[in-house]
Order: sequence, then C-alpha cells, then structure tokens
Amino acid sequence: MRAKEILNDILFPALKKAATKLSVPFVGPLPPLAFEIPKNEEHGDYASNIALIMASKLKRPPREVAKLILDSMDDSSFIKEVTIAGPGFINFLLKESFWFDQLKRVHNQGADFGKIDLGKGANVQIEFVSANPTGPLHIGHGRGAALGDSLASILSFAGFRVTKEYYLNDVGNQMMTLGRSVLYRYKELLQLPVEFPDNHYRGDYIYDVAREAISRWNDKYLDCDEHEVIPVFSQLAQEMILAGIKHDLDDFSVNFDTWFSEKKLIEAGEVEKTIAELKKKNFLYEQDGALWFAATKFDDEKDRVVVRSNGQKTYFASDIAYHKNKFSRNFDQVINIWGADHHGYVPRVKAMVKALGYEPERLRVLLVQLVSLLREGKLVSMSTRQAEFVTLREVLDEVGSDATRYILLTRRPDAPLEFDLELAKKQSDENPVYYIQYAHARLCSILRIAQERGFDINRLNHADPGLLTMPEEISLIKKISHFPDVVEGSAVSLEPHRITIFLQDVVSTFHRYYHSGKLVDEKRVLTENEDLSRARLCLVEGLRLTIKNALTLLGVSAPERM
RNA sequence: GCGCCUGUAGCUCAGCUGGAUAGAGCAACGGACUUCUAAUCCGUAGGUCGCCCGUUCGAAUCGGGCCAGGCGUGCCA
Repeated sequence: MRAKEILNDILFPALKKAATKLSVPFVGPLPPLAFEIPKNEEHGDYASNIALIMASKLKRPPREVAKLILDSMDDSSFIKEVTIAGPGFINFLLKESFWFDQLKRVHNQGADFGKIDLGKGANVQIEFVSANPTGPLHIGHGRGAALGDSLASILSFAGFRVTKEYYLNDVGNQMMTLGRSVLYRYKELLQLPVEFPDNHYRGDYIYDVAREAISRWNDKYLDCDEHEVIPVFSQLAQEMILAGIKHDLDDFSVNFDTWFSEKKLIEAGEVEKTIAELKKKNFLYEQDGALWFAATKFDDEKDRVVVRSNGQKTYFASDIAYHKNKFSRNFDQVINIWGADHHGYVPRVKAMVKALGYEPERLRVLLVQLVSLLREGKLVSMSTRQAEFVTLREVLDEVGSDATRYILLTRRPDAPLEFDLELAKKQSDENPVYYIQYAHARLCSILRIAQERGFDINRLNHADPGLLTMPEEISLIKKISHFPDVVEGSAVSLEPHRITIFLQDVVSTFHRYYHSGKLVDEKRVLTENEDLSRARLCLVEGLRLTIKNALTLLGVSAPERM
C-alpha cells in the first residue's frame, strides 16, 4: 500500500468521528483529503490541512479542530508520530519500518515499480505530431512528438490502455501545391527556364523528390498536362517525405500504433455520412452558396464553413468525420496535441463534438507552445514554405535524441520554450540529462563492483534495510517511494515534466550521498561490514530501478556506463 | 478590438492544482579527487514572484483590472 492510501484510511474515520462528536451540527460532505509532502522535513513525511479547511465550517479554531481529529484517531502500526503544527496542520511521521517495506516493494516490482491503476483499463487515444507530409519535421513537431510519446508511456504506466495515432492530411490544396513545387524543380533540373512561385515549398528536399522523379521517369512528364503530372509528383513527394518523417521519429524513439489517412476517410465516404448526420440534426445550413455548421449553438464565437461555395469541403469537414470516427472506436478519452497556433480551432472542434452527441469532456486538447529556436543567439524563423527552419533531424544530429527529448520535456507544455542550439550543443557534457544519466551509470558501476567482490546482486531484496540509518539513506528511500505519486500527478495533469523534476530531486540527493562516501569511508556503499553493504546495495538497486523506470517514461536511455 | 498562452534570481526554467522560511540548472566567485566514475560534491552571491485591488486563517498559485511579450482571430491547412 502507498503511504497516501494508509494515511487516508487513518485520517478519514477520525475525521468522521470528530465531526459527529462536535456539538455544532455539521452537515454536508467531508472535504476531500489531501496530503502534501512538506518542503521542510521537520514537518514530517506528510501533512494534512484538513483541520484548517474544517475550521471555518465548524466555527472553531483550527488547532482545536486538529486536536479533536487527533484524539479520534486510532493507533496505527505505521505511524511514528502525529503532531499539530503551525496554524493547524496535522503532520504525520511514518515509522522507518514502513519505509523499509517500501524499498522492498521497489525490488519486488522491478520494472513495474511506479505503475498505478488510475486508468482502470480505460481506453485513451493520443493523437500527436500529425504534421502534413509537405516537408520534414521541425523542432516544434519534435516538442509535440516528445510530449505525446512520453504522455502515452505515462498513461500506460498509470493503467490506461493507450493508442498513439498520427493523423495524416494527405489530401487537399497543400498536396497539389506540393506536387506543383516538385514539377517546377523537375523542369528546372531538366534545364527549362522556370520562375519558382512564392507560395510554394522551397526546401532542398523538393529537389530530392524532383531528382527521384527524373531517375524514375526521365523527362516523360515534361510535356504532359499539369493536371496529369501534379498528382503523380504529389504522390511521390508524399511517399518520400513521409518516409523521412518516419525515419526521424524512429531516431527520436517515437512510434505510433496507427497512421490515420484523411484520404481514406474521405474515400470511405465517412465525411459525406457525417455531414448528412449533422444535417439531419439541423446543425447545418446554407448561406452564400456555402454549407455552414452552426457552431455558435455550442459556444463557438462564429459559425464555420463545412463545404465552400465552390463545392470543396474544408479541412474542418474532414475533422468532424475524423472525430466521429475516433469516438466510434470506443475511446473513453481522446487527447489531441496541437501547436498553440491552432488554439483558435479548439472551440469549434469542441462544438462539433457536442453536436455529434458526445460529452465534450471526453476530448482534451493539449496546446503545446511554440519552440523558438536560437542559432548563434539569433532567432530562426520557422516557415515550411520558405524553407527557413531547423529540422528535427539537424537537432538530433547535433544534440542527440536523449538531450533533445529531455530539454523539450523539462518545460511545461503551455509555456513557450527557447531552444538554443549552440547552448544545447556546447553544454552537451553539462546538460541536465547527463546529470541524471550519470547517476544511473554510477549506480550500475557500484553494482558491477559489488558483483566482482562476490555480492549476489540478484538477491538484494533479502538484505536488511533496517541497517540503513543515515538520514540521507532514509531520505532517499522516501523520495523513491514517492515515484508512484509522481506518476499519478503526471497522468492526471498530463504533464510529463513532473517526472523530470522528480528525477532531478532524487538524483541530486543521491549524488550528495555518494559523495559523502568519498570523504568518509564508513559512508561508502561497499564497506567492511558485509550486511551493511548489502543493505546499501539494496538501496542502490532501488534507486537504479526508479531512475531507469522514470527515464523510460521520458523515452530517454539509461546508460550503464558513461 | 476580441480570444488563448506567458511574465518568478543576470540567463533558461521549476514551484506538487491555496500552505509553513519562494527553488534548481547555467553564468560569476571560492573550495573538495591516493578511495564505489570529478559528466560529481560543498560554499558565497543573486528576488518588489510584471503592477494594483479583492477573496481568507494563509496567495507566486484563485478572481477582477491594468502593463508587457507571443500566438490566433480565412469559404487556408
């Protein structure tokens, strides 16, 4: 059992007892219990503010309420001390034996340590990246990729059944523009005079596609009608670009369960069908020759076009069908990760979900703020069409996948992020990620040497953790025991960066502990005392497992040597 | 104009959904390796939590109003 669950079982009955004991009639539900881990260790392992919250309702001073609750509390074999402190906090100090059991739990669970059953098997879909196949991924896509992939890992760890999906916008105007861009480069490479239009894709990768076209078909398409060539070139470009995207994602340790094609959605007639459904529900109307969705009925600020007056369907039309499709696949929760520049799109999608008859809460849209990339202290503008962007590939080659993921995941998604290429490169051996990885390598090193000295490192859970008496050791056990709580918080708030904060904290405590052993022999993990060494190795392995599991959730490797 | 996001140390950012004395990394300065990895550790310095009201036992956190920056505000995607 986790500490919070135990405390809940102790405090809740006491609270009920205290409430009935009071002469002042108290009606209404008891406030939900919350335990916080005090910043100051003198305030115990956990603190509850319940007395402070109840005080005003009961019209009694907080400390008096706290006293009453404390007096109603049953004895517990887990608790060392309960005190009332400050304005009326109830502080709990748990017995060392409890924490020692927690350490054993880490060993017993191994790679599963940190798993919780928050999701209870509910189906969640996360759709992310979904970049148009019109050019390579840039660093902004990388942020969405790292976030989505890590979130998926965290949610699976938290007991959800997760599906990762990439929505492919493989039809529409931009695909024609792509094909035409290739055509211009094709002609150019075949020595025809061309003037490349402004609003087309100028990146070098278009030349690659054009070259491929030449090697496949030579000048066969030179005299063809544009309407004939463009789809062919567009198709080729898409295939090549998509292959590149998949390759980049692969090197970034990001993979998807499903790739969902907009084109197939349309070909299956789902867009038509969904439009018909909304029409039947009277949420669509015609005006100025176009077909409109009455989004304002569902709190959007204006109505939105679904079919343009020229007969073409909008991107939004596909999106309605796509979301309908998502919910028809029985996902309890659908999470969309979008760039913040799409935030204006959220209300209309929520509106459409409501119109389709689904609870809008089942859709959560995560907006990840833009990444501003600095090169030599100067802002690099990001435009796919102008080809002024730094690709994810370049960043991966220069900085590496681990460091890139870690940097992108350390920040809250809704805060803009500054990614300084030179800094990330220059600091590559001072980078925060190495601080974490180094700790893991150190721990592995200790275990390696222990093994050389004859310790059976596979049977460390038979050690006696009771021999661990250094405050740093107790503190480390407590910290790693909190990992499941961190996973929970991270899953509830959909914030992977909490894992990085946790790691930072645990690892710095470990480094300090380790270092104390360099100064005083008795504080080394491997000492003359074999039983003590075994106990410390037990802690070391517990730490290693925790760090490894946490890094895995982030998609960052845990090297055994550095 | 309206909407969303952001504003915390010189810089980059945390701050556990309202708690007790606001933290970390980098940069600066001064120290620590004969030992399980110095990619580490210890110390010094650095703050009007953008500003003003409000809510209450208690606010960086919640609400309102300003100020500043970013993004959005298409029958584009």
